Amino acid sequence: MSEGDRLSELAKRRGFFNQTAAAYGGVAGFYTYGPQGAALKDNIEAAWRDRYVTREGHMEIDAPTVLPEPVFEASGHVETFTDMLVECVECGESHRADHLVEDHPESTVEDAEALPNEEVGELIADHDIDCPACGTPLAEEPVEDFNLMFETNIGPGSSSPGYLRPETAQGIFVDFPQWAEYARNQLPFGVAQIGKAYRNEISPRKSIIRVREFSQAELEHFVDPDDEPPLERVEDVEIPLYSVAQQQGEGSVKEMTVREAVDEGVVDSPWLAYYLGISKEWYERIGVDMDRFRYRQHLAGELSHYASECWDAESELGGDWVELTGFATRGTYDLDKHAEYTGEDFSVFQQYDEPVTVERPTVDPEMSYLGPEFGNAAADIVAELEALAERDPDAFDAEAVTVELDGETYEIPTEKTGFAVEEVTESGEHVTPHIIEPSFGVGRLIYTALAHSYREDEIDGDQRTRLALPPEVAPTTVGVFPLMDKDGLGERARKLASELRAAGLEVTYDDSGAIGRRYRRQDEVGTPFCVTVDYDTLEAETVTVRERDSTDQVRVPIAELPATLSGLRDGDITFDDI
RNA sequence: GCGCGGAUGGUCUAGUGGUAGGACAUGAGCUUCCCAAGCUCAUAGCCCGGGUUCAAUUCCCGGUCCGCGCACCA
Repeated sequence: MSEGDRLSELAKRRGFFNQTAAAYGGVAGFYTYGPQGAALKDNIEAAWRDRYVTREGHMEIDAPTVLPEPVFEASGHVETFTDMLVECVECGESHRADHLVEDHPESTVEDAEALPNEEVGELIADHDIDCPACGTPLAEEPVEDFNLMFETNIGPGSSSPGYLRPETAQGIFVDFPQWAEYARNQLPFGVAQIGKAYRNEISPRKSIIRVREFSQAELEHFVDPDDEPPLERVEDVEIPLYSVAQQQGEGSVKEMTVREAVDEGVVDSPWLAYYLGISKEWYERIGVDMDRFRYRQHLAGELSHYASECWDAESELGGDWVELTGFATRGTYDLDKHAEYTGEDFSVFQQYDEPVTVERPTVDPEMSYLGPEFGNAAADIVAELEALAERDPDAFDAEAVTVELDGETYEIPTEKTGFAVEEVTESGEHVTPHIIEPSFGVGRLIYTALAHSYREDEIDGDQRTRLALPPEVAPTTVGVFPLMDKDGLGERARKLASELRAAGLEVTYDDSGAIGRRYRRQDEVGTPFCVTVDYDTLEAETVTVRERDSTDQVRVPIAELPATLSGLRDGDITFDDI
């Protein structure tokens, strides 16, 4: 069995995740997290929130999953988040129109997706391309877009179309003016969101790695282009970089510190470097194996339309590299687009440290002259004069100013333009923030944490399966067992379990079968610690605490147990400290 | 979406034109003083639809889902 098969089997059997609605035949690309999986997901999201929101001082919001169509017209998703399809009338098969054209032997087109649909349709006709399935000519068939967004209607009727968001980010961008106001217009600030996103994938694959509904944890960090990240906090962190140069050259990953990566220009944006640094430590914290991890830079052709630089955090799963996180510089693209489509202000007024006085050339044309002289053209001439004053104030040194409009040349006496150079005091400027975006796929983090912590080893000659999950993210922190369910041990153990729950610990109680079987059960779901109530407990109020990975045991007084276990979970102490 | 392969209790599987057997797991009980022991009993299964047939879990067709390769992955 492959790694993926073993993991899927364990996931289903132990309640991490399973295919949704299997009783109805299942539906591709949808998975349900069971009790263990939901708990693991909660813990990973909490660790993310702790690192990327709380400790960075960012804010977290929660936007709707449905947004009206105009939002995605602005973001470009309606237009570009599509595949080109052509449908055969004869057999009903749909084909990728751009690929039919590219694959045709006589075709010289290499990137048909970049062409308009009509043009691709013409190419299909020109080359007499037939349906690959049944051979019917496709020349007459229209080339249509298949949009990967799920479409819906807001309210009754179809007058108000909407889409399920394909990324949580747009929910942050559309209300940017609100967040800027909340941040008292002080850049930089970050807005984070953990939530569901939806993509109607043509072909969902590989368990929960590619699904149609998934959780994202996204941070949109809005920065002034002049802002610098606090690089010193992570400058010594070693990060495995697989740059474009390395991908096209030796093909090997290069370890370097965050500082080196910036100084040597391997990572262009210091902000991205900063997030690569803190994220490497975070991945380790939730159980990603650093020997199966790398940061890979996007090649030029991979970059999305809005990004100038992008690095993916990738984990190795069953021999494949899978994207966990995209770290992208989105520039001002999204805010510009939403500003353009709404007419609202998506910028921030940045006050200078000190007001600056600048000389600004202005014009104040004498309309009583221009009007009669130039008639209909007068208004356009004024606009041109204003532009000229800003562009080339020296032009006003002469006796007359010449402007060209629609091929006509007009000469205006300089004295009629009201040209002057004014001293203006500016206290700041409007800045459209640049966006630094780390975008995490939660399901892939969960899958990686499981795959990378999966172990098969031997205890006293017996094989066991365990998940070496970090205690912080393990679904259950402690299993509580009576050594046997008699002589009052069960009662004492049940009481202890509820005491530990009251102390805020995630506890499982189990009294079935032999003690070893119960340990193995907890090993298999990654429970890091098990507490056993035995006969000595009744005498001395102590229990044994058993550690998952080493199977070592120590005796601990019950009175100290809540603090000890909390400390172990939170990483304040290690098992050896007890 | 294309091609290839697959689908039998919760899991892993055997097998069959006459409705299915095992292992593990699970539950009850016995046993058991710290790592999947043993014994007894119990629960539980042929993906869906159509066709062929007296009879289909089995053969054929279609679908759904899963895996792999291709494509896709803003």
